Amino acid sequence: MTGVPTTSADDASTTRKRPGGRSARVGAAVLDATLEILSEGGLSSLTVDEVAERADVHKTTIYRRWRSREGLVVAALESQSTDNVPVPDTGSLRDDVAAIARSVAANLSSPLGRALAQTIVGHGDDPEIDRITEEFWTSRFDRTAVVVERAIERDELPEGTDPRLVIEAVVAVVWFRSIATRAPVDDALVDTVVDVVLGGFSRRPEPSWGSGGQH
Amino acid sequence: MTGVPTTSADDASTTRKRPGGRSARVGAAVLDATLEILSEGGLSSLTVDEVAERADVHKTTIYRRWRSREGLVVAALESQSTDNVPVPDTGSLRDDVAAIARSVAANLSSPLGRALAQTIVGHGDDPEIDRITEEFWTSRFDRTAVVVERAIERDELPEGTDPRLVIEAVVAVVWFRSIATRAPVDDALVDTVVDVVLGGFSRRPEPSWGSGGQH
Amino acid sequence: MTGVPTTSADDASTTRKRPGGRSARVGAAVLDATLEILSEGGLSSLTVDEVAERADVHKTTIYRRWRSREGLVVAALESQSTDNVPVPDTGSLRDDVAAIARSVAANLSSPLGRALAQTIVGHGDDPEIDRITEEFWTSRFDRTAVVVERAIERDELPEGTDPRLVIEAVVAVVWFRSIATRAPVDDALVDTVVDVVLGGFSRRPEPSWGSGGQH
Amino acid sequence: MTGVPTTSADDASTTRKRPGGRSARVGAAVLDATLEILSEGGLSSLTVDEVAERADVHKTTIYRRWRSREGLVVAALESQSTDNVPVPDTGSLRDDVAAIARSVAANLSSPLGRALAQTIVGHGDDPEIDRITEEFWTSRFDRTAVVVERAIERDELPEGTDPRLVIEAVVAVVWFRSIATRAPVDDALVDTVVDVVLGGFSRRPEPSWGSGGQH
DNA sequence: GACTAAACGAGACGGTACGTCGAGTCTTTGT
DNA sequence: ACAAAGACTCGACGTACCGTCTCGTTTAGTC
Repeated sequence: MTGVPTTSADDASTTRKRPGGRSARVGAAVLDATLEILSEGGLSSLTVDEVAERADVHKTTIYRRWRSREGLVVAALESQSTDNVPVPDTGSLRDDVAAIARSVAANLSSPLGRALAQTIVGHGDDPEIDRITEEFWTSRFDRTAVVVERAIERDELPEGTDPRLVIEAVVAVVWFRSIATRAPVDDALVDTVVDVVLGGFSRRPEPSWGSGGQH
Repeated sequence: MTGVPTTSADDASTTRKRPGGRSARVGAAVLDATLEILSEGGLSSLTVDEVAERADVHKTTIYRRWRSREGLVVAALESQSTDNVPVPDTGSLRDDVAAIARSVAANLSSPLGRALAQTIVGHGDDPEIDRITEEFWTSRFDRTAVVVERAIERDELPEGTDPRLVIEAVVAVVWFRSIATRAPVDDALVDTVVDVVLGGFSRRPEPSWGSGGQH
Repeated sequence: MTGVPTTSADDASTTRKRPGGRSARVGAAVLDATLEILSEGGLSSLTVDEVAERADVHKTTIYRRWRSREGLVVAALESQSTDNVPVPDTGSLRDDVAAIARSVAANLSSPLGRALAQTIVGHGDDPEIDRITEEFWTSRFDRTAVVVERAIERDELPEGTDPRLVIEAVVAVVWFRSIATRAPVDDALVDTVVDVVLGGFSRRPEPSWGSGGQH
Repeated sequence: MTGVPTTSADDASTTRKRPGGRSARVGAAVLDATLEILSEGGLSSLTVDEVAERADVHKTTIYRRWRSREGLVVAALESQSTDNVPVPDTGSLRDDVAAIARSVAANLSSPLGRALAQTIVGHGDDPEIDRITEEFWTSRFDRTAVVVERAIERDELPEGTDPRLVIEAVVAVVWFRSIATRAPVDDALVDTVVDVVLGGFSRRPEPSWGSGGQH
């Protein structure tokens, strides 16, 4: 994708944990099968039985490792989503942010991305999912925050700007369109949104504008 | 519910055929039961059998009217969500938009709101849901667009501003936080976001800023 | 078997209950399949899934009707064992009792008989099985008691003889051999046992024999 | 128990090979745990995993020693049942037989006894269980036969009486009631049965009674 | 006292069957 | 004739327990 690759220590991913162990092989096979099915038919098409079959592993084994279907999905999603966040560094805030936005858009247009979104949205009560949801976003925003920090250093944005909020405001629109509205997210939209948001932030220090006094 | 009623044919919406007919009563009971369950336990806790029981109607009857569980949910959600969109008119764009955002936030924090969100998010393939999703958003944005149009008239925003995009940019953040990130959406956040977005739009006419031309 | 048939209203057994109902057909099919499997491989070879398959009925349907595997077995066994108790009337107590004993022996040597025995023996705690166990034996002994009563009338046995005990003493040996000891139960044995037991009962009124008084 | 001890060659049985060896300790612990569980919840409540846990031994170890769950149960039952057969010698046949019957009754009313019965009854095909079943009964009847032989010597029973059959006829009723009918086996019943059976045997030499000729 | 083979510990796995849930459809029956 | 009621089909879930496999570690008996 962008020229800035992630740390990428993933080539040995399938046999990583304990190179010779059966457990490791089994675990990897299951996770792989899960991701495969997810990629093909989305979350709703995933059944534990089929994962078992594809991974050539018994169903009970899956349940021994992951408490439930959801747990499995979460684990699978987690296993592949941790490190593929590109953190661009083009020298321009706008381009960096736009790159991030486009990456998010691309992700959300894939079945895997939708599966992730559905998993997050679908379970408002499960504490486990709450936890990984938070971890997921924290990790993502923490990593991408640099882009904004660099911009502040370059004086593209006023000091004191909340880095996370900048990213969030842009990403939110992408999410919203992809997930809620289901409208296409094209480059033009991304550009526009980036302009608006960055424009908004760049003049934020002086919020003495509008009808603030009426409150 | 708007101030322009049709002449004394008010109950006709849900009970079209014959105002007191059994069909109407049954339909209403089912929809009510659906909403009730949705309010209590969210989408995942809703089963057709329980709806049938609560509505004191046989399951077959439900399936005769609505093709599937989702269809029922959609109908129920539709039946109550059409008119509760506040279209504020405070005289200030910021306040109007903030009011809309807060309303969306409130909605999304209720089980019913989450149920709607889950329904929309959870079904990327079902054309029926696609359709009502589009209708839902179109209706909502069409109605709230006035707020922006009035602002343009008042010169608070440059002419040519896309009304929908203004609302969307703000609402997206609320959605994102509520649904994706699950972070709380408080007044301060809403204010900040409104400021940023409106700030961004108010200077948008002169995009001769940054590297826009390179795209 | 013996020339004295039971009431035998069983030819229409498979479609008995309500001649046209689907439920009746399903129930009968399931029970038949159960008995079939039981006859082939005994209790341990019976799985609900296979019953479902053979009866061409879905597993859930079976579970809806009978709470568990055991319940199904009990019902099946019950459905065919109620009326096949021969109540001979040869005019001679010895022959009558011997006929009963042989019938029991024959039954216990069939897989179905063993299945019944195993079911009864295997569940010492289940109240449901307790109940049907009692019903089963009560019905059986009540019906066969006539044989003894007739003998009392014919003065073959002293008045006051407990009919059930007479039968039980003989049947017990057959059971014991078939089930516990697994020794063959041939005609000679039956004759001997019948002689002993009947001999014992015929002189029982005067128990002034042996060391009874020492108790 | 009764004053008539068994041959008592038992202390070395569980710890045979080498009195202090690990294997011996493990074996004993497993068997003890098995009996313990059997005593508490009967055969159906016994799982190999729990035996392993209680014996503080790994499941694999159990399977290394005993081929299967049944094998384990059989071994456990065998290990404790060899020697608790009382062989009374009161000087009176009736009392001796009654004592045996009561001992059997007592045994069958304990979970362990039922477990044995269930094991024997439940497996009509397993040759291994067939074998131990036979051994079990042979041993028991051989030992108790003395009682009858002594009675024959004392002229309480005619010569030529089959010792085993005498015992069997009485024990069968106890078994039948305990296991099949599940009726209580009280002293009165035992007395009655003993009377009947002994009465029957004592006059057996002249079987020229009843309808023998009709065959 | 070191050495080797047997037995054990540990942990997961394969496999069979159980019983359950909920969606959606079909059949019988009552009106 | 039609719709309510009830039972049924179908697909999946999650669980229990059995028996097995692999590998590392201990222990008992031998030289």
